[in-house]
Amino acid sequence: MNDPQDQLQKIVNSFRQLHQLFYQIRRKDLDEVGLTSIQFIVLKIISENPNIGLSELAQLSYMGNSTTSGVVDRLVKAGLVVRERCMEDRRSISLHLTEKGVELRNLTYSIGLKRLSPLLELPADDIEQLLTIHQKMIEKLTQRRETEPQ
Amino acid sequence: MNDPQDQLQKIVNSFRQLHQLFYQIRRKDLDEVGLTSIQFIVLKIISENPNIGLSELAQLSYMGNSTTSGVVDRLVKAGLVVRERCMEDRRSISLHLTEKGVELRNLTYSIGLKRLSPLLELPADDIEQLLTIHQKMIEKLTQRRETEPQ
DNA sequence: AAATAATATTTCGTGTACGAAATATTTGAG
DNA sequence: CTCAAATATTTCGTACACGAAATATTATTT
Repeated sequence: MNDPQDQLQKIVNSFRQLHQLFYQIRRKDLDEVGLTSIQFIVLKIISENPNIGLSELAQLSYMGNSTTSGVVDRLVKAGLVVRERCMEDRRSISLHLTEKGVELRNLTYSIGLKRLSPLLELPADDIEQLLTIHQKMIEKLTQRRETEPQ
Repeated sequence: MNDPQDQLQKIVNSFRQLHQLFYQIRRKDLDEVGLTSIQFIVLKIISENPNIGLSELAQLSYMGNSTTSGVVDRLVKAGLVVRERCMEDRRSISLHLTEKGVELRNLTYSIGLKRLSPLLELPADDIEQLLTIHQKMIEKLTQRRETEPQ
């Protein structure tokens, strides 16, 4: 009943449920302006890190490079982001928002997470503990991956 | 600095990072047997709920019906699951594992989450609190969605 | 300086993930 | 009994999400 496998399964399940819930709720907020959740995140990161490169953007958004390349592609097509080749290192690219991108970023800053605000009714202690435990989990999972590769 | 929007963003970010980490780690465990994370989950659910229908499976796996239909499709093509029309209600389907599906389920039961086991080094209290807080979050987010639709 | 390795990004193929529309069947209203 | 509403599933189009391979450029080796 209470074997380790079950415990892990519970944790995974809990994360999966919340992740899906977040995704669906955020989608509703952002559908009105024609953005996806990830596009919202990427817009935010680029706005806070002008002239960021693709690999760094991928790291900050926890996506692989190929995924990130596609997301940027759609943002460029939508006229929200400019992709330029870097002069110093012509392998790299340099990303920044267009006028329209800045506008949309400012517009969505306040409404992008509106429907998640019920979470703020939780005791501040709970939220703090949550973030702390998450951090511990990340450490446990990433330490092993560096010392015991493959 | 500490405005509500930032607090929410931190939470979302934390979940996103862990979800991506889980996904990547589980992928490595399961790649050896040719399963994806979701296929593993669906196999587990079907094995525990023989003759389950599609909608119910979708609910238990937190996916939409159309996504679930596709996942089942690939499991059927891989010869792990049987999809039959229900005799009582010919609109519904009834899912169960094949011999091969049962074998793979038993095989992956122990190895499917192996690389997540470092999480069990965390204090039992932390894990318990984590699950409790997650549960509170789910309640906060789903209550609103029932009373304030749209 | 030419071949080679390393780095940054894109492209490709497969598999989630969604909502909307299409299909099939059952249930309900008249 | 018939036609419309409801329910269950699939199909379609778009957008993540990954790794592997391809491409382009820079750095290193010899």
